[in-house]
Amino acid sequence: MSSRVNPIPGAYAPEVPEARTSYHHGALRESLLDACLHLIETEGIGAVSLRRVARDAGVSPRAPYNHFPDRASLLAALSGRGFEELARQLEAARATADAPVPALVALVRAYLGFARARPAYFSLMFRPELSESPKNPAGHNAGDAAFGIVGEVVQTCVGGELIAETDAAVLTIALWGFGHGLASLWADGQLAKQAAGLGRTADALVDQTLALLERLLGAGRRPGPGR
Amino acid sequence: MSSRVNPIPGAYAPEVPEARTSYHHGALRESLLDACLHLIETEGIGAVSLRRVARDAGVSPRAPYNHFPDRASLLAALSGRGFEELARQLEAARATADAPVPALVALVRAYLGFARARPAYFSLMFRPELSESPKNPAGHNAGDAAFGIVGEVVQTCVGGELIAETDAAVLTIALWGFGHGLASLWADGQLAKQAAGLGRTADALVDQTLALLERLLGAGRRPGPGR
DNA sequence: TGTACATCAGTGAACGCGCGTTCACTGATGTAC
DNA sequence: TGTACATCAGTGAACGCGCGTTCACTGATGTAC
Repeated sequence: MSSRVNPIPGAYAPEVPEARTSYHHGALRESLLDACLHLIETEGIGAVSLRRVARDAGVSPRAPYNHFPDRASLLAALSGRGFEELARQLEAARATADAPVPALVALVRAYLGFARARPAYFSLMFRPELSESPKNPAGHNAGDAAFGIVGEVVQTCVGGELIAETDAAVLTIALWGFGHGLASLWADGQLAKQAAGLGRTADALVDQTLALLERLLGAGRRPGPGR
Repeated sequence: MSSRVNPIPGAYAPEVPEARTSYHHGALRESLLDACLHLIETEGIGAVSLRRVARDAGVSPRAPYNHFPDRASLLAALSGRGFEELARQLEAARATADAPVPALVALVRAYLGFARARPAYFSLMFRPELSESPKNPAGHNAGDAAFGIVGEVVQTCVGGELIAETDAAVLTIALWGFGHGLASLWADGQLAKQAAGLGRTADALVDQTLALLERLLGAGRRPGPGR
């Protein structure tokens, strides 16, 4: 019932040093990950150091080493958490749609929504130094799971002849690329910049671009079962 | 005629300290930019420090300050060079195509080619801390120029009723997003990773995805002049 | 053609800083008997 | 229910390091007369 309890999922409640009454923190691992995410959100990845994260979590510089072997492991764990969150949101989007083709659009929309709502996660997750490192198999698996959801829905569309495309792998990559590109440009502020030059807002452009995608996928419906 | 002369444009010839005979370097600014690009290519942006770049260019730690006020300015200048290079390649792609719609595909192809051939530039150019900073108006202008080329070709297609889409701004953003996403995933190694799971190579997938784009744009041709 | 002098483009030492990580230690907690 | 002891999860000082940047200086080059 404390006023410090924050019901918004994933929101960061900054650590107030006095708030800790016991010598043991209790949930330091999670607090460190939260503090790290918050730090990336507010000051960028460049500001992330183990010492700084520890300081923000209200703990001594040595404390994080009880939970992470080194700095890279902290970032890898956070990236893994991001992929899990993304996979959850994609799964929810798929569950909400009532047919495969709308589900495809809903997936792209969810992907964009994730990048918009959690740019810190998004920018962290696709860092090559993290995604290429063998340090976090959990993160790799979560990433593959997220990608797999898109692949499955595409497969359903292609297999059920609901769209004109016949190569599921190519369509999966195309959709992923499309969503990822918009998401990156949006998260990095590029979209807002060019939108201003076009006399639009970034949000409106994204909406209209998704509508275009919807039309393209809808227009691709095959005429009949016997080709 | 020295064997150290390297005719490949943009290729990096590592500085050999003994090679400098005069006290003055002669082209230190360019050498620093080259060394920085090379460093990003081989060790990532994390490895870039002013001291390291100076060392790689065979010069004292103080020397770069004669050409750049600080570290951020060096990176901003390099990013600007990257955007100029990208704009040149887009311009060349447009000039090669013999009609507006093929030119659109050629632009996306060139964008992807740039990201593939120069991942260091690509990853640097879209860093938010650079693109949002007012430090390098030249870089901003070059970026706008690159984006403008795509916008112009789209405008020609839409204005000439060569494709089904009627909203040039939306199509421009959609194409840019598509190309940018594929390019990012390719440059970051994500594409290769997922391609392996699909039993393909990243290169083949990109080619096939571009073919899909070509089909989509071609299929969008409007039936006649009077609608 | 010389010469004085300003300016350019380097050197090398030094500053203070925050970093990742390690050391030795300690308070709190869990468990066997 | 007590008690001895192991283990867990912290503290705080210290290490060596590379960094960005500044200082005072110097060799090379350009220019006015």
